[in-house]
Amino acid sequence: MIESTLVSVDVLALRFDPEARAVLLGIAPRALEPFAGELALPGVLLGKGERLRDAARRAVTGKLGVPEGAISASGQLTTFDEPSRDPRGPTLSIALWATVDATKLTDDGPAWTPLADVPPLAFDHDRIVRDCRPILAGHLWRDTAFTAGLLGREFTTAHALDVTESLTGDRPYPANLGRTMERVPGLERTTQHAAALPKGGRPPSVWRWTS
Amino acid sequence: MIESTLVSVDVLALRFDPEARAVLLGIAPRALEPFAGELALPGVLLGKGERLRDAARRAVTGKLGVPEGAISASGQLTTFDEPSRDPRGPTLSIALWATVDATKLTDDGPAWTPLADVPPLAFDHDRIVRDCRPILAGHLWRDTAFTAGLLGREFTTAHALDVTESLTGDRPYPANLGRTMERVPGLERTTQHAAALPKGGRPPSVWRWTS
DNA sequence: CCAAAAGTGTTCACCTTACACCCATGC
DNA sequence: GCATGGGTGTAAGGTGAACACTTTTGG
Repeated sequence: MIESTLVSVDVLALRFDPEARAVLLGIAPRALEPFAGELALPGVLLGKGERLRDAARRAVTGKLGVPEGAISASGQLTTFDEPSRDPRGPTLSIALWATVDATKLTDDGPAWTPLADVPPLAFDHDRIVRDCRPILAGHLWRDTAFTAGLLGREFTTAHALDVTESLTGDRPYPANLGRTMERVPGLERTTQHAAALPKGGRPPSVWRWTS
Repeated sequence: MIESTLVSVDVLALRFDPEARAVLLGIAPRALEPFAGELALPGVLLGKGERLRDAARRAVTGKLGVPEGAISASGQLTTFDEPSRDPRGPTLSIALWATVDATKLTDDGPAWTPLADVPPLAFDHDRIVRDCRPILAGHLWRDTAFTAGLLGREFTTAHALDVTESLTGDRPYPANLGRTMERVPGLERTTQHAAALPKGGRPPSVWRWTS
């Protein structure tokens, strides 16, 4: 019989920080060898019979110290299978995304780094982040769970602009993004307007999911 | 330490049959329990340190009896993680596609069934096929390895029409498909024309990859 | 009033879909 | 000639990007 490969689940834990006006990626220094002390994506070995989502939750709560209830959604990205990606031996890595609700975070949190500017990471995690960014960008506005997980039940056009810029790398015109959002099923522009930014400017519309 | 899950690789082996004018899916009766005798996708357990592509080759050659050299390309689809999908115990299934060059097939081959009309399969393989069909359709014309693997180095507009219909479920207008193909990088319309079909009709253009 | 930032309206380019019509073959 | 089926041309509708101009805020 063939000996089986180990499977790890590595998570791109994302949260939107309205202060920083950017999507942040959760990373944590590794506690153990290899790469002890170096920054890495939160990851765990998949347990027997464990679902990928559950392993992702376990990674995010365990390695990032995020409370269970703060994880708002998760989903699959791709699988990385280079046999040499882990010096301990061949390990498959299944990448998932998970969105974290910032309002439910405890303060002693881990390192959150702008997705657009991630420091060098352990293993092949740089590559994972690089390969997965376009996939994440493709989920925006198309995958409701992902979008709502990042932006929350209610958000402003300004937030949407910041999230889009973080994921795709460039900032759309507010006018065009508004029209894009009007075509997103389950999303509607409310009649409310948020407070303007400290620097002034017209207060943005508030958007809400209809579910 | 956590006991690891088993990983299997299940393959959607595809080939285009110009006679049948359809994309065919390779399936084979299972030799062993569970589901012995029932039809299933070719699949193997992933060996330690084995790459997904290599496991896919192994599944296609071993379970379908397709010669090694007939596999023209392969790639990743998605992962299925229901713990109950295999009665022997929790097994992860990573689905891959592989394209098979029909000209290199030995005749004693396995069952090839039209992708548009697959009989009931063992395990959750019906679901795998159902979930993966749209992903395959999305690869057409966008993923060169996939498209060239299916259609070969040289093919006619008529073949392209048949393949598109098999994958997406409806047949495009020849005119529009021709214009789509002209925009595919690395693909060009030659000045040649193939022989017409037995029933007559205008002979279609021949297309060729420029690489 | 000025700067900042979102919203409205409009235009242009492009892509997709659809179809009428033309052409090349087998019978 | 007739049926078959791909190719050419062309027009309508939708999508996206770009931008001038307006509106609403802070200072």
